[in-house]
Amino acid sequence: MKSAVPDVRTRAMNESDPNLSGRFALYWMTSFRRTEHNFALQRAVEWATELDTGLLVLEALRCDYRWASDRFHRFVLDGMQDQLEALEGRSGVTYYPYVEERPGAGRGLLAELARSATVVVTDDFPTFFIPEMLRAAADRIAVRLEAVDSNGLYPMRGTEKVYPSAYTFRRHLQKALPPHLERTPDADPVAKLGGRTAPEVPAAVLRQWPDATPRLRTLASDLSDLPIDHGVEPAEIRGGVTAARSRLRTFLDHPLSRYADDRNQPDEDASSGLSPYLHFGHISAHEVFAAVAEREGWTPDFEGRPTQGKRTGWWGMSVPAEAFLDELVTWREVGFNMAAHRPDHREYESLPDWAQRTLADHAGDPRPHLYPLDAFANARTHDEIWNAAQRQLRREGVMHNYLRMLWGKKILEWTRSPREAASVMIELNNRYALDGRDPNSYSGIYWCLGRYDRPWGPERPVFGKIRFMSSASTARKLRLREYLERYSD
DNA sequence: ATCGGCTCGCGCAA
DNA sequence: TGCGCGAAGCCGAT
Repeated sequence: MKSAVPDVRTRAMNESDPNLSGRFALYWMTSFRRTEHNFALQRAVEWATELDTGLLVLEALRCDYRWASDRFHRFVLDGMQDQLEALEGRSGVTYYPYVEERPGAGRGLLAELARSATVVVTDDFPTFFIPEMLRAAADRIAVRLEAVDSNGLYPMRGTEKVYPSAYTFRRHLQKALPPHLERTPDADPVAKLGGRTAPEVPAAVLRQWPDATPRLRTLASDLSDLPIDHGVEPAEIRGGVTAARSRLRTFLDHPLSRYADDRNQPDEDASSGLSPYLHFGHISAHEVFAAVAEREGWTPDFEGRPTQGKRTGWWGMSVPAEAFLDELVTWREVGFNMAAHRPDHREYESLPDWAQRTLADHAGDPRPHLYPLDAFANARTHDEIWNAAQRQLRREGVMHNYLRMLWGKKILEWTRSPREAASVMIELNNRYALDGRDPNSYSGIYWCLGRYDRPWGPERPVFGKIRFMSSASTARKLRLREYLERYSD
């Protein structure tokens, strides 16, 4: 099929052909939870028009995935409400939200729906339970199953190489990204279904797996009936595409101009706050990029720009805009590059050799402060900066980006082994952070243990040559007073 | 306030 | 084969 979605973003997950007698193309939305700027949805629309059917959009929310809690459910449900409103009354498309009530209740839904489908298109996301779920689905589905990468500006499988540093990845992007900037997803892919009839969800399917539409609002405010972790409460920040866009506008209007100077200052509100939305797919990197470019009055022109991996000067935008794009593109997408190519990206053994070597050299060093997981979780350490950062994470589902590094460095220092440090970081990050369970969770966590970094001297206890950070120098360097006050016990 | 040193691996120029 | 350079490090010298 002729497609506007780049081939490098599309993977056939099985050998099957489309079922020409299917009644609809099925888009199984799992990671890019939005109806706009979404290559996967766009691809599903292409199949619908190609095979002359409508499109069914299934957005499912399981209750038995690891770390399922009121916090993440609420965020996803906010998004479902937005999807419902965005697709209501659009021709050719039916939105079918499903919220699983008991573990395993959703089993069989996809396969059953696929029996009536021409093809199934889904989201290609390289970590958490998604890759395993995709493989399992491929075995159970008799029609063509495609996974489409709409994660970032550069396709996560755009190169076979795995980049060991942001610097080398940036240098690669400076050569390889420009053509991809011209291949953006349609802003409103569903528009191409104009004039078509919206498909009906088969009645037998609805009997077993009821449409959650009538319950979405109730669920968003009361999750007590679901078997998920009610101890991790909903965050104050709302999920969904509408909230994501509103945060983007706020960021462009104010903090962006201070981004380069102040993003590391906990007392300033200079960070984008977009990572939860990017994680759940409530906003696309393409849309964020386009908004920044528009604000900067920027059009692509890379003639004569340096391509040596330098952090500034390549885009030809303002200093703060370039600093932000280095986070949004280089740092965000280097994590997708790693996760897409290395199934072991969550494991300690994926650290670079020099890091594992130096940490092993210091395995026997004395560790004067040791805390178990729940002391960390409850912010009961001797260090008030660390405790404040952890309280912010627990309460708000986000942590200030600079303190997030210090937070991890101290967990390394205060656990029995670097392996235990990694597992504590993974547990806390994925349990509490809205942007957890993401390729960049592992980039950030393992950065604290040397990934994407280089050795630093002098060699220190426990850390060895891993870059050391201390609360004392953080307190000296940063404006923190209000932050410590706000997140005091 | 600013600077060099600490230390390793990469990719590119030569 | 050599060289430059790198997420935000720290520390001590100037």
